[in-house]
Formats: sequence, C-alpha cells, structure tokens
Amino acid sequence: MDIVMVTSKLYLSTPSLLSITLQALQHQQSNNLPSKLSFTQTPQKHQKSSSSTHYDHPNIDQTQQIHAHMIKTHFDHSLQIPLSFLPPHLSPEAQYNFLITSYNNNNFPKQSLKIYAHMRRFDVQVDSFTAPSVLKACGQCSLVVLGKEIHGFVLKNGLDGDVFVCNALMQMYSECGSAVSARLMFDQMAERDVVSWSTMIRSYVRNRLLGEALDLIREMHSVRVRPSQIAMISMVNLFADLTNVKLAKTMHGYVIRNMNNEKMGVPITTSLLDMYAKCGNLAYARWLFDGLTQKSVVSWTAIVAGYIRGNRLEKGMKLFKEMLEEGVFPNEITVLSLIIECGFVGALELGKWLHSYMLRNGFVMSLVLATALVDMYGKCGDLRSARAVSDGRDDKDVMIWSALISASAQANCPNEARELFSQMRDEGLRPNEVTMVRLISLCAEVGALDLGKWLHSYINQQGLEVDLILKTALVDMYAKCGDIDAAHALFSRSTDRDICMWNAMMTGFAMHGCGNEVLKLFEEMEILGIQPNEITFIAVLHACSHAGLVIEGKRFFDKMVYGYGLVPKVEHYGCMVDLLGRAGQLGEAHELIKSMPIQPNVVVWGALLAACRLYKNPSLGEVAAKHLLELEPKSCGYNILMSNIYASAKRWNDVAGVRKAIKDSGIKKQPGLSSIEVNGLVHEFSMGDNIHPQTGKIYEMLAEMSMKLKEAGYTPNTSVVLQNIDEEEKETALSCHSEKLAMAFGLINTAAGTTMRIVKNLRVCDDCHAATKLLSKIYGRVIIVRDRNRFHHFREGSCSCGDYW
DNA sequence: CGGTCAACAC
Repeated sequence: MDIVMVTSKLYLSTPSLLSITLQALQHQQSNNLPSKLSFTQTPQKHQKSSSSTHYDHPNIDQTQQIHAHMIKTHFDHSLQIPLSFLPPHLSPEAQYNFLITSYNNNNFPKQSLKIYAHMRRFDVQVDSFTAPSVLKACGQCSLVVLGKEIHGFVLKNGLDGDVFVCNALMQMYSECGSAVSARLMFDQMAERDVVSWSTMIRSYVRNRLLGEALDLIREMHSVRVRPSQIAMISMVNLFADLTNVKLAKTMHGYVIRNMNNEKMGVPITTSLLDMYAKCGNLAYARWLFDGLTQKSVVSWTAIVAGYIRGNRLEKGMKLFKEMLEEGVFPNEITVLSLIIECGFVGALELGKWLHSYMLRNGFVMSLVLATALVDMYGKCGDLRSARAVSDGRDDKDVMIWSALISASAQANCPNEARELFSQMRDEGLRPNEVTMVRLISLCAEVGALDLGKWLHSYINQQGLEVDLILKTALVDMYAKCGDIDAAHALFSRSTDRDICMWNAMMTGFAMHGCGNEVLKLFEEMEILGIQPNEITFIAVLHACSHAGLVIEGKRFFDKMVYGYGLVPKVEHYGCMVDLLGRAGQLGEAHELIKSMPIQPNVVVWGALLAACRLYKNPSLGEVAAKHLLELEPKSCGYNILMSNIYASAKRWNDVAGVRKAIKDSGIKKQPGLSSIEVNGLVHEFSMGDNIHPQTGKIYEMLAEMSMKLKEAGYTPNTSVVLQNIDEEEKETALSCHSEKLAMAFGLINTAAGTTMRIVKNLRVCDDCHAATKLLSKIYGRVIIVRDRNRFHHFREGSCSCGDYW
C-alpha cells in the first residue's frame, strides 16, 4: 500500500507513463502504419497530458500493451496496481473499469470479462461505474448467468436506485434475448429517464415484439417523456423492419416533428436512409444520403447495402468506389453487410469481388465473415466456393456448419447435407436452433417430409427451444412438403405470430390452391391490425390467381399500393399478369406490362406467354417470346412454349422455324427432375434414366402402368413432345418422364394405400397431369405432386388444381 | 441508451 501511495504521489506531478505510451504509439501510427481496416479507429484527441485531462480509451493494441504491462508488474499478484499506466488518482475500481471499458470499446468483450473475474478474485466491489461496463460485455457475449450475478451485486450494494445501472441491466437482459426480464427491470425502476424508455423500446424491437414496442411508445408519450434522437433511432429501426414506404414516411414525419429545433444528427439520418433503402425507396434514401454533411463509414455502408438489396449492383459498386476515393474505409460490418446483401439478391460476381477485396486488403477472416461468405456462396448456388471458405478452418462452430449445410441444400444435394449434419455431430458440436432452422428449410426446399418430421421430433427430444423462427420454418416445411394440415395445425397453435409466420401460412395455402383460406387469413390480419408486407401480397395475389379471383386480385393490388403504401415489385406484377392472363384478359395484361415503372423480368413475360398459349394468341405470344429471348437467350423453354402456340394455331412452318432455331443454338432443354422420398432418403430421377439400382423393376412397373392406363382409355398426348421422332417413340419418351419414373419407384417401395409425394423442378406437363389423375384412381393412391409453381393433389381420378395451372 | 451486422416467409 505504501508503495502505491509513493508512486502515485510521484507520478501525479509528472505526465503519466500512459500518456507517454499513447503519444509514442500515436506517433508511430501516424508515421508508419496505414489505418487498419478491421477496427474502427477512435481518434486520439489528447495532446498535452496533465492529471486533469480527459482520457480517451486506447485502441486494442494499446489496451493489450497496458494489460500486458500490468500483468508483468504487479497486476496479477496484488492490488498494487501501478498507477503510472493508468490515469492518475483513480480508485482500484476505476482502474479496473478503465481497462474493462477499453476492451469493450475495442470489441473484445471476453477480455473485459476476464478483467472482471480478476477484479472479483481480489474482492474489488462492483460499483455504479463498473456494473454497466461489465453488463455491456455480458450482453455482447449473451452471458445471462453472469449478468444475473452482477444483478445480485447491484442489489447487495444498494445500486438499484441508480438509473444508469438499471438501464445497463435492462440492456443486458435485452441483448441476452429476454425482453421479459428487461421489462421486469423497467417496471421495478423507481425513476426512469429517457434512456430507460429508449432502451426498453429498443429491447422490444431487437426481440421482434413490434406490437409491444408501439404500445410502449404510446405510453412514453402519455407520461410526457419526449423522445430523444437516440430513442427515435430505435423507432426508425422498428419501422425499417416493416418494409413499408407509407409507414416509413409516417415515421420520418414523426422524427421531424420531434426534433425540437435540434439539428438532425448523422446517426438518425443514417437510420432513416437505411429504413427507406430497406423499404425499396432508394430515391429517398439517396436524397437523405446526399444531404449528409458528414458521411461516416456507417452511412456509406447503409446506402451501398441498400443499392445491392435493390439489385442495383453497378450503382452500388460505383458508390463503393466513391467511398474509397473519399478516403472512407470499410470496416468489418461494411463487408459483412454487403456480402449478406449479395446473398440476398444472388449476386455471385459481386460477392466474389468483395471476397477478394477482403483478402487483398488485409481483413482478418473472422468466423463471422467466413460464415457470411459461406452463406452468400450457398445462396448463389456455388457450393464449391462455400466449401473452399469453410474447409480449411479448424475453428468451425455451429453457425458455419449450419451455413454449409444450407449451402448443400441450395445446391440440391440433400443427402450431402445429411452427411454434413452427422459430420458436425461427430466433431462433438451439438446442433442448435439455427442448425435446425436451416435443415428444416432444406427439407422444405427438396420436399423431404419424412426427414422433416424426424427433425421435428429430434427438436422435441433434445429439448431445443422452438422459437418463432423455428416454428415458421416448420410451418413452411410442412406446407412445402405437401402436408398442409400439419402446417395449419402448428400455425393455429402458435399464439405469438409475427408477419413471417402469417406469410409462411398464407404462401402455403396459396401453393395448395386454397385461395379462400388465404383471403380469410388476410381478413383476420386486418382485424388484428397486423401490417401486411410485400410478401403477404405475393401470397394473396398468388391465391387470387390460382382461384381465378380476378376482380379481388385487382382490388388487392390497389389496396397494396394505395391502402398500405407498398411499392409493387416485379414479383407482384408477375402475379398480376398471371392473374389477368389466366382470365383471358390478354390485352389488359400486356397494357399492365407496358405501364410498369420497373423492368419486367422473365417471370412477367413468361406469364404472358403461358397465357397466350392457353388462349391461342400467337401474335402477342411472339411479342412475349421476343422479350424472353432477349432476357434469357440461353433458355429454350420459351421457344418450346412458342412452338406449342404455333402448333395449336396449326402454323406448321413457324413450328419448324422455332425447332430449327433451337437445334441451331445447340441449347439443351433444362432437364426435368423428379424426386420422391422413401424411408428418409431422397431418390431423384431424370427422364429415361437408368442409373437407379432398381432400374429393372422400375421399368417393369412402368410397363404395367402404361397397360393399365390404356385399359382405362387413356391416350398419350404426344403434342407436348418436342423431338422430331415418330409417334411410337414419342409415347415411349412420354412414359419415361421423370415424374412417371418417380411414381413407379414409389408404387414399388411403399405400402398399398400410402400417400405418395413427388417433387418436380419444372412445371408438370399436360400428359403427366392427365396420366397421374388416372393412376391415382387405378392404384387407389393419393398422389401429391409439387411442381415449380404449386401443389397438385391427385385423388380418385381428379386433381385439386381443377386442371388449371 | 444511438446509426451499417445474425436464421424463417418471396
């Protein structure tokens, strides 16, 4: 103790060693080192140093240096902390706090917690300053157990009357995912400041309890607490999640009204521009961005990410380069967001470029970044690159394994995904909720109902928490695997539905052609006051189109734009063109395309072309086909449709012309693939394939099926076959279509009377549709076929789609 | 206490 006294006296009158160290480091940095990319630099302000100077917290190198120095001297052995390395005249508590805060500021919460452990070992008390710092680290590490320990000390040391400490406790509970505990804290507080309110609102937003957040905002106003700019940022974030331009504008107005003559800060403007970008209104986002007096790396990140999300890739790239020219360097979150957005829109090239940019510019390939890359490559269907990123690492955690599993799902390798799953377990990693979500969406993707059911029971058996996202994934899986009743049962039982849950259910119903159920749910949503988003309307329009509800469809489209303020995306136009086209209103459909403010894509023109085929309109079909070939010259599906249109109009010369064009271009038709799951394994078939071990038996079965079909009076519809071959061969080609092979395999390998579920990657053809109807009757089976667009339930000789698909 | 970042629905 004496030593401390003496040294502190000694150093109080001289510049502290810390500031000398800092100055030296600062000097070194400004002279030699380029600014590091992986950390945000905190500007070092202090020049002269005296005992009264405010100390900025050092960066991580400096923090570690101080820490190391402390350990080397007395730090680990006694409480005699050498004051020379810290701001002078501080208590031991404050010195610990200084180091904890330094590690926090440099984003090393685990180090902070080590310092805390040390502090406890030497029985230094948690005070009103250390408590919030340690709690912050607990929150970042999601260590609610440690957080509760601090809570205990807070109560023991009588700090529970301190607003600052209580706010930190709320924040900790919120970050650990418990909005309920945070609210308990909030309710118990004797005194609340504006920070308490905004922390609680933020807590609800973070935990996606949007209704509660809105209620709390109202309550805050009713007790006359005015929102600060920071409080409003939480609210803006809340509205950003709603992806609704009309509500976004309302929020913007709210912010302006509550500014109290303050200047709009950079952070709030950034959050507003991010909100607009997420709602798809890039013009507003850009306008706000351009108006920023100081553009920080955060603002740049938000606007570039916004452009990528809106699929304006060149523009996004251009801005990214502008950012670099302005001397603003991307941080880890920048590349992380941009990579995530690339995955979102499937921008593989840009994603690769960002990957190489990272490597070239010395970014530390953290596990988080690697996971984002694996995820992006997976979403873009590039399994090889995904594996290249993850394979070399020996620090793989559950998250990156899960991303890899999803990547193999995307690449259509369900059995490989299963393999990875067991590999992961072999390495001693326990699958968590995230793993299960990804595996279950894989089942949804490939239509593996048995595996999905097994995973569902595994979740219950392992006692994993079925949160809203997992439940949504399960609803989606059951719906997409054809078990719409199971999906609906799960949906009905959940009390805490969010918009994703509603959307999953409505999309499921729409896929199964249950238009009225979708409209019923939509009505229910409106009564409950739940804000539909653009995805909701895709489901609603889809439902109208499958159920032939033309007038309702138009009404919903208007409602979406004028009632809910959503900007229609190309998907919505696709639904509308499909809707009008199916109803035979071809002219109106064409007018709608011409009036679109955005570029129509292949879905839009494809819908028109399909309608032209249905209603035998070659001239408009040509217009659509021309656009389609411009958009996707490598595809011949449209040419095939066009030749079918000419054939039905008996324009044989044109048919021959198109066929020659296909032949000349040397492009192959996208192969049709059908899969069926038997005993948890997915078996996939392509047309006429003979690689399956049971090939012999399958073809015997196929022959039997043909015979029984003929007995039932079925004649093959050979007009759908394109090849220039004779009629008999055409029949053979038809009978080998992949769905018929899958069906034969199913008939052999499942017990009589079992429902068969088949998943097809293309649209089911006319001939297979007619044959399957009869087969369902002949073999007394329910056959559920999921094609590219929707479900067909074949039962007793008829199909749920009413022959309208 | 704050602005860009985490898996689900298209």
